[in-house]
Amino acid sequence: MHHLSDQSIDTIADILKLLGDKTRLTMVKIMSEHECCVCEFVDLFEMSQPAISQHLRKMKDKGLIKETRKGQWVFYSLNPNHPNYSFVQTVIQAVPSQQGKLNNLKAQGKRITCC
Amino acid sequence: MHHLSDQSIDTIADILKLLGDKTRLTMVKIMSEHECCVCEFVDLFEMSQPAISQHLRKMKDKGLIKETRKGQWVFYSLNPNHPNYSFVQTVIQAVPSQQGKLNNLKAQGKRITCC
DNA sequence: TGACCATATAAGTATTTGCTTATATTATGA
DNA sequence: TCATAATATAAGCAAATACTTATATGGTCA
Repeated sequence: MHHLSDQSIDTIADILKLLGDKTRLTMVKIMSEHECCVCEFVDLFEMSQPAISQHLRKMKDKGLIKETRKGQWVFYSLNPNHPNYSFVQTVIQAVPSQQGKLNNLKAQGKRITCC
Repeated sequence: MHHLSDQSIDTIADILKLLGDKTRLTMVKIMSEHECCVCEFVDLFEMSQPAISQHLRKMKDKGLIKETRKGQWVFYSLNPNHPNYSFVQTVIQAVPSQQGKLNNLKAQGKRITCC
């Protein structure tokens, strides 16, 4: 007797747990709109750099996001190869756009556009 | 300056946090398929009755589910009047059916069908 | 090479979470 | 009315979580 469906409800619960944190949910929404680097997140949230790194690591460990080095920065974005990528997208469609936050950053000249 | 979108991302994060627990996610999926009473959940999960009650209370407190007394039992079901009801439905569509668990209960004669 | 960024990791801590057992509440039915 | 069954609440606890500060790592560039 195997438990395919149990495995998959576990996976979904894991994803929802990751997204069930306001900081991570916002980060994921932002990443769904734009690639983003760690220091931008640090500027966006009133939170220390290690706290941001730890959130990103949790999501990367579960394969939800991927990283790309560009010069001295590490950019994070949604991982389109995640087995539940389309589910993740469905969920974050319900989240209001966070474009405004990025625009604020840009207005402050803090948006990183290295490439 | 107001933060309408912040309020709504909070709400969504709250819902996802509730659903990000395997027990609750399974319960919600079951409730989306059938009304269910507390003692059935107790039989379905290897967990004490208070633990089940506490999960249900959390979800009821957030308006995700509603209760109906029927005789000596309290039945719980999804609350279609929740402002994010359709979002919740979208999410749990991705969860595999838990009908099998209910069928097992029925086979054991433990399914409550009072009315 | 060496100083300086950006990022990651380590270690510690307060809070939250998800259970447990014990007890209260409430409805039913002999 | 009283015993019983179903459910809720209270209190306590171990584990998980989300942060903090301190420190390590690793790339860039003068």
